[in-house]
Amino acid sequence: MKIATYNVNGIKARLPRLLEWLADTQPDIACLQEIKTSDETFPEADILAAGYQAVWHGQKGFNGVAILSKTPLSHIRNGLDGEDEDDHSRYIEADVADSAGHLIRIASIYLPNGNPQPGPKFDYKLRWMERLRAHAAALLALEMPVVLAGDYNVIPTDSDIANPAAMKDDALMQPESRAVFRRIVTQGWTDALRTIHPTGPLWTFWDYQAGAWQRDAGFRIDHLLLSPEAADRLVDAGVDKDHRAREKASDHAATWISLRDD
DNA sequence: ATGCCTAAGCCCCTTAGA
Repeated sequence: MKIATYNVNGIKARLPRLLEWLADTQPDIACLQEIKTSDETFPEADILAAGYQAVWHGQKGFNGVAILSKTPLSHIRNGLDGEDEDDHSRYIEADVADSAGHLIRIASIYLPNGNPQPGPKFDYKLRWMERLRAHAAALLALEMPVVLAGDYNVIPTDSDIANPAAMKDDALMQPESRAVFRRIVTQGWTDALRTIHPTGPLWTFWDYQAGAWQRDAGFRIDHLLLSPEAADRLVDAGVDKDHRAREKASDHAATWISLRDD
């Protein structure tokens, strides 16, 4: 089965492009971020017409996450524990059944950007990452296939960006951000994209500005982390770059994995 | 040192993004 993550940068502005991508690439599950819509205005009818069920956790104007699936979804939770006053919609989790009827746990994650740093937005990013780390540990203890997919807003290493010097002060590649990401991964998660493509350029985001796409000046911030039970079934992974080149594209490309049937 | 683009709401400017 194919599981993708796609920061759409506005589901209303991106709807034709999103529907085209779903039809072209046929993911079984699609985790979306930055849907930038309230719960009431989520375009459920269009998603259903495209053959997908959905659960979503929206917010007016910015943030917002969703999970689409060709088969029924069982909604588990919105949000992470640990900060009651946090009203950003950045986390949703659901179960889906694979072809053998076994459950797979899926999370769609929109981790805070954290710029500018230092400052309160960066502090919020690090706190949010700690909350994710705590929840990820609990998910590992389930000993089931789990896929934590989304826009992590973390460039894990200097090999994950075309021009590290240009971004050296950016929240996406600070040592503190990288350290928490690494602490999450070393709990026992597998970074699916780097497992299939260990070296070389592997970008999932190209800025709209300064001709970044044309210069291929991108970086890798969209990640799929797999529990051991999911990693055992990993057969392929990639980035849907061609859709990034089209008119009215998101600044992110969809990033996907393929899992063997259980 | 700054803006470079884009989306959305506060809607013709501002906020947020990365």
